[in-house]
Amino acid sequence: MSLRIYNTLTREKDSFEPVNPGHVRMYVCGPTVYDRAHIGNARPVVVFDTLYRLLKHLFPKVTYARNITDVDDKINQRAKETGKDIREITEVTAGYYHEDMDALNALRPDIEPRATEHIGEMIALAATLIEKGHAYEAEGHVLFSVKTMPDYGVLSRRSRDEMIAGARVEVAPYKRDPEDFVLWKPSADDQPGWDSPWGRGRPGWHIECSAMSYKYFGETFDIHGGGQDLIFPHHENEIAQSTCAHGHGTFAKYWMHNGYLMVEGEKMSKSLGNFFTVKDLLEKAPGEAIRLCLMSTHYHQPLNWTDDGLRQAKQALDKFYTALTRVEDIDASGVDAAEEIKPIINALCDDLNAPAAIAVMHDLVGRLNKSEEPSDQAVLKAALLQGGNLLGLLQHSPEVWRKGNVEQGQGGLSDAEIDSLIAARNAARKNRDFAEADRIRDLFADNKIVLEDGPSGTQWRRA
RNA sequence: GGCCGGAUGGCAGAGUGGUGAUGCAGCGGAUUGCAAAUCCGUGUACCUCGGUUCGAUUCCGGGUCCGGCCUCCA
Repeated sequence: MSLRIYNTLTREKDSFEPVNPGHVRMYVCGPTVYDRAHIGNARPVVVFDTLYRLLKHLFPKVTYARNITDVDDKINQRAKETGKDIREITEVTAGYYHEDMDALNALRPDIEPRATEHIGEMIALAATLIEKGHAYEAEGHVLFSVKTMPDYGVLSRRSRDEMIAGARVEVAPYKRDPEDFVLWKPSADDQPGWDSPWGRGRPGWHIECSAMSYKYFGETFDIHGGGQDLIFPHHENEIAQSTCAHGHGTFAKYWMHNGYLMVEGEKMSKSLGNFFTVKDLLEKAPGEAIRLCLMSTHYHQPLNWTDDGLRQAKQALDKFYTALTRVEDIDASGVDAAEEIKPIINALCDDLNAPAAIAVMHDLVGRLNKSEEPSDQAVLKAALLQGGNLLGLLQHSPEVWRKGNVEQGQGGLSDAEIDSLIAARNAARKNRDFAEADRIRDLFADNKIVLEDGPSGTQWRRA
């Protein structure tokens, strides 16, 4: 089975042929660490984590790089507002980011370069661009000269004329042409800055990804990803910087962009009161449910975030884990389930069609629930777990999931109290004292605990 | 104004030139002391108008509506 991915560069589903089949390299734009990640930030993380998992399944070696932008005017502003040290803000926020993304079962990238640790590389890149006539210095700024690059606009499919005509921001006086963008800018004394051939200053935003991807991946690599909002100007400018600096027509071979996230049908914004951080949502649902919800819509489509969608994702996972509980004694380790997970891999290979892959998971669960033969159960259980690993789902033990110990904490009745109440209820049932049995069950319901009576005894889970 | 996406059953959401995924909700049944969980059965969906075709939700064109981007904003 071969991987096909929608390439923003060609606007077509291209078959994926790595630059070096022995080593696939993927770079994804990471967070600017000035505040907690919101649910819109989480979407690309989950999308590219799923791709990373698939690539690791398909290729012998995969390196995934995702930067941390820790020099940025938003950070400076946050420092000014709070009186906190910039370094403290970026460190704490990066830590939150890791916590939140870990909760979504996102694997950490292999490389997580920080902008502030690559200032030298950025200065070198800007200097090369000046040397090659693609950039110029003006009043302490270094600007990229867009007109020196005939191909500018290949990714976003914009012409220079359009960009100039559409420009609605006042053009800075030091720019030769209105479409030129900043590679380096001067810093005031109270702003973070580094010494450079153009005086003390700091890098523009776009140059960091060009400099860091070059350092770790060289001139050409396989996949560059991010949100659709990054296509222009960020990724367009990365292409300009990198290809002009290296005199090489190909920078990233495949560009992948995930669609936007809406909340209850509207754009997410603080003023509309529909702005959620991942942390907020983790109070309401386990991270895995948030992840499944994000994966339920194809990555290329706009995603409408709703409470009902999150509820449904949680419910689907409850069903999966309940099915696994029933076959807890079946040993699925080392069982060959290749045939059963093939449809999942095929779905993911078709431009990461996660919704179709999830449908296969539902089919597996249905068949597992019906199966009687231990050998069938072992294969189906193995398929479910292996499919879960590919999708970043079913990463908890069924016991832990069902008993509500995933991120939510417990509260209410302790496990020991629950066990003794269940024993009391079963004694009452045996004596056909159903009023007492139902009273105990109502008590459980009040504590958001659901009982499931089966032939082999009573199971419980937290709703 | 320019450019780019999208429009599928009550809801969410894949996919396809002709035997109409999947999930949730609903309805009927099995099971259960009653439930829960699970299983079985059940739904004449593809914005509109033209065109191509033996046949279009799927391809092409017009329209309507929705969303996004347009230089430092995920």
